[in-house]
Amino acid sequence: MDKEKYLEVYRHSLAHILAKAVIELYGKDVQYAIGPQIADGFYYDFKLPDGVSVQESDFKKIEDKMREIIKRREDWTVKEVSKQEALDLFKDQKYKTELIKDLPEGEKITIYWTGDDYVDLCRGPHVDNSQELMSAAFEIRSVSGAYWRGDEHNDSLTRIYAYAFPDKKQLKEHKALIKEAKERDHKKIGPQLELFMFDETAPGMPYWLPRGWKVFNALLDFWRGIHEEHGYHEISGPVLSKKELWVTSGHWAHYQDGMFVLEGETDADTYALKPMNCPNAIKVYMNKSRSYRDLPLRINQVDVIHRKEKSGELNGLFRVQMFRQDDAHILVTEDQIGEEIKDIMEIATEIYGTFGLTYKAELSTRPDDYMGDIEVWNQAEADLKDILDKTYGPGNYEINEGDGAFYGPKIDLKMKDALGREWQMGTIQLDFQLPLNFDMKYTAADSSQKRPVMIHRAIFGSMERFIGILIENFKGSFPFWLSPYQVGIVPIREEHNDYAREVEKLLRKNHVRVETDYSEANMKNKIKNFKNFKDPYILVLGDKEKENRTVSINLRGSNKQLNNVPLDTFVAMCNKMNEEHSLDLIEEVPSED
RNA sequence: GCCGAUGUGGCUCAAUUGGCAGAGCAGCUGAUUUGUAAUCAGCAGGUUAACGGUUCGAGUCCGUUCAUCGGCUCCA
Repeated sequence: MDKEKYLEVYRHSLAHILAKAVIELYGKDVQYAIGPQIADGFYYDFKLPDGVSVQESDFKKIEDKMREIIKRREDWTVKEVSKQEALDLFKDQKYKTELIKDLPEGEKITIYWTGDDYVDLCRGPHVDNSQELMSAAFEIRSVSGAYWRGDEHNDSLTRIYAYAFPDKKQLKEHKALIKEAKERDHKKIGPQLELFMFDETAPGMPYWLPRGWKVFNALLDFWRGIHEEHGYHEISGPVLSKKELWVTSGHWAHYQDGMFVLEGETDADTYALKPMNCPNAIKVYMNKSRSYRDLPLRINQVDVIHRKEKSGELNGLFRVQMFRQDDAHILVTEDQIGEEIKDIMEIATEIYGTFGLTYKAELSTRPDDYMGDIEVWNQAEADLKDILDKTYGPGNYEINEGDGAFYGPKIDLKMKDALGREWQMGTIQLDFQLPLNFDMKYTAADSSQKRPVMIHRAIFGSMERFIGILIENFKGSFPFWLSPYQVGIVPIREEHNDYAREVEKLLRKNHVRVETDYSEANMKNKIKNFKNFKDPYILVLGDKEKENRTVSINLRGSNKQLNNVPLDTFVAMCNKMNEEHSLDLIEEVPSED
């Protein structure tokens, strides 16, 4: 048996042991649902008897019970049964019964007995005897609520998660990895580096601190430069609009729960904070009569938007209630869709490439309740597939059939955080509905009135979430061009402050973000301070440097120094990295040629 | 919203079975003027998230609310 398969059998079998343990601990009334394996172990969902809950303090009890069961060295026996036999056998098990009922007639049903008192519905395979699990390295990790079949309208179950590995060493290594990943957590590093903060009076609404705001703006400058080249026109619109607008757009009917509403006496003075920018772009489009010659019209904006989230859903910068999307709305004719998506994908490739981030593309296609012309849908989906094939190669992206919005198909771009959790970043959505809702038009070449198609797209997704991903990806050590301060200057003694001022001024003139410690603190403390903030370059300036008009550079991430680098050479190094948006820090003085 | 956990100076953490809220770092003041990650001394900083309850006595026990974290659902 290959290693992968072995791990699967092993984790799956342990899930059965967990279920058996929970039943023995909490009684025969326990309803057991499903217990699949996951990346680092397994979980099992239970409906516990009324009044029973599993808490952290119960974990050891459950683990001990599992070990006790394993030690019984019981045989596992597999049996094939008919649908009716299965239903009889699991007649007291609500969820198993439901699962069995959903199986197609005639499909063979396998059940596994562990000892003679626990049976589970399962495709297998499993171990032959519990003895094989003796070297088991497992540990209950956490407990959480989960909905039966992932639907919040269904029963709420108790899900018990466990880590499971073939031996203790691997479990230990995995836990070390998790610990390492937590060190990258942007929620920890961000406040430490004074990038952002949260306050209880504005849950899920980040305050950007001076250092973080510099990162934010550096990112935005980069983004603006690229979009300028691709023919985008940036706008900004109202954050607050009357209910009337949201009724027209359809948000009032479909997205009201996600909006912060300012209830007034009448509809006319009821306002809502915008959860999306689309209506702004539409209003700008409709500000004057448009012709086919205006299309594609590319409107981008990074206004603040607000979305009300259910409590328990907020998560650092990854899930907030106030954020800015690097949003764009592009109005095109139907036959411009393909070309335009291609251009957007080029932008995405360029932007993500700059950060060396890996991401995954997913295509979501027409749902059953689609609106619009099926011909247009088919063509649009064909266009999207074609572009994805060309960009990533056929099969190198996922297709979620029927998962598109009712108003159009979409491409989502996803990335992973330090803990391996996937987050949606970029999105490209075709929209046949909003142009209709707002009765948008353009004059075609034959002077007939036609309706444009709208493309919603974001590359970073939200600036907030993207910066969160960047913090974790770089562990707070941003590339030079993104660093809050790029250079920290340390004058050795007060008499060197004048030269430091001179160097600072020169760097600033070259658009290098620089901070200088003119305090009376000693040099070592000044260096430590800048090191803690992960400034890429720390310049130490004393007699020698002043005399030779040079700088001595202390590099980030090491104690390596570049001594007596001529000022001009240093400025050139900084300019190069800023211009090229370099990922790596220059750590050698460039040779003169 | 659901399940579980957490909340003590700006930060990191102490406080025995309920018994005087403490330390280091950061801050301020003074001394020191230093060549690559912590000089020395002093001072100040608290309604222990908020509210309520039990108790002679609550950071500690109970309840409610808020916020945050790990999941579920939803999502950029």
